[in-house]
Amino acid sequence: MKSFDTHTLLTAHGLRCTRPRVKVAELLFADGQDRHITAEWVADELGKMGEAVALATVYNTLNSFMEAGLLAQINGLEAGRYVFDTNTEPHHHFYNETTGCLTDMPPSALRFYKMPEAPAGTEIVDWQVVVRVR
Amino acid sequence: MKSFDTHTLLTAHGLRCTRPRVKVAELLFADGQDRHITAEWVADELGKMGEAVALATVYNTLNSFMEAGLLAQINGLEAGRYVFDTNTEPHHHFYNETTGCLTDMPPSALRFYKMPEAPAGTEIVDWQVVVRVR
DNA sequence: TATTCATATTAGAATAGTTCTAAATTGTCT
DNA sequence: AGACAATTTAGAACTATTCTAATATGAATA
Repeated sequence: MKSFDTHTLLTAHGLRCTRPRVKVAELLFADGQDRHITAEWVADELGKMGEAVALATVYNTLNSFMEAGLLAQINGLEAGRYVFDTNTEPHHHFYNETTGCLTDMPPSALRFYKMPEAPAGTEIVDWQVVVRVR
Repeated sequence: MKSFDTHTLLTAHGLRCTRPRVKVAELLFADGQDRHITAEWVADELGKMGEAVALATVYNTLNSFMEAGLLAQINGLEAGRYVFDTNTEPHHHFYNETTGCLTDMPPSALRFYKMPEAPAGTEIVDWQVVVRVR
C-alpha cells in the first residue's frame, strides 16, 4: 500500500509518477518524519538501497517537489549549498557553523512583534530566520 | 588625507596596509555610504579605476575585512553567492528574487517579541532576516 | 492493448563562485 | 638597509548545481 500512498501524493500535487520520484518520495515522506536533506544525501541513500537515481535527476526531483509544495528550501546556510526541509510549515532554524548541524527552532523561541511590509510593487514570497550558533 | 584615514582604519583593525587593502578600503569606506557588495563588483570597480587587484586578493581582502569587523556577510540570498555589507550594525533585508535587488529593511519594519535562545552548549554568533519578495 | 507524444531521465560536459597552491613580492620591525 | 612573516598573484582546482541532447517512459487516446 505504500506505493499507492506515494502515487496519490504525487498525482495530487500534479507530478507524474516516475520511478525516481516514487523512490525519492518514499525515502522522504514514508515515515512522516521531518527531515533536512540535500541532493547528495538523497542520491547516496537511494544508492545504498539499490535504487540508484542519477544525481541530476535528484536535483530535478527536489526542485519539482519544492515547486509542488512538498518541500521547502532553507536559505541562509553556507553559500553554495541547497538544503530542503520536508516540513513546509513556516518555521525557523539554528545552524551550527562548527558542526554544520541544522535544528528546528521551537516555535515559541521567536515571535514577531510586527510583521515587515514588502516594498511597494512587491509581495513577500518567503522569509525565514537562520540563527547561526557556534 | 584620504590615504591617511584609510591607513589608520586598517591598522586600528589589526590589518597591514597593503596596496590592495588600501584601494578596497577607499572604494568601500571613503564616502561613508552603506553598500552591498560582491567580490566581483569590487574587482570590476578597481579595474575600471586602473587599480586592478587580482580576484583572489579581493576575496582574501573581503574575508579579512569581515574577520576584522569592517564588513558583515549577508546570508540567505542565492546559494553560491557571497554578499557583504558595509553596514555592520545588526539589521535586516528585503531580497527581490526577480531583480536580485537587495534593500535594507527600515528598523521599525521588524521587531522581535522574544529573542531566541541558543541550544545548550552553543552561543549565537549572528542572525539576520532576509525577506524574499517578488 | 497498442500507439503516441509530451515529459522525464541520464551521463557527462559545462558553469559559476570561491578557495587553493606555490612562487614572487611587499610591509613592517629592527 | 636587512630580515622575515604576511600578502599577493595567476592559474589550477574544487564543489555544488545546471545544462545538453539523446534515450526512455508515463499516461492519455484510439
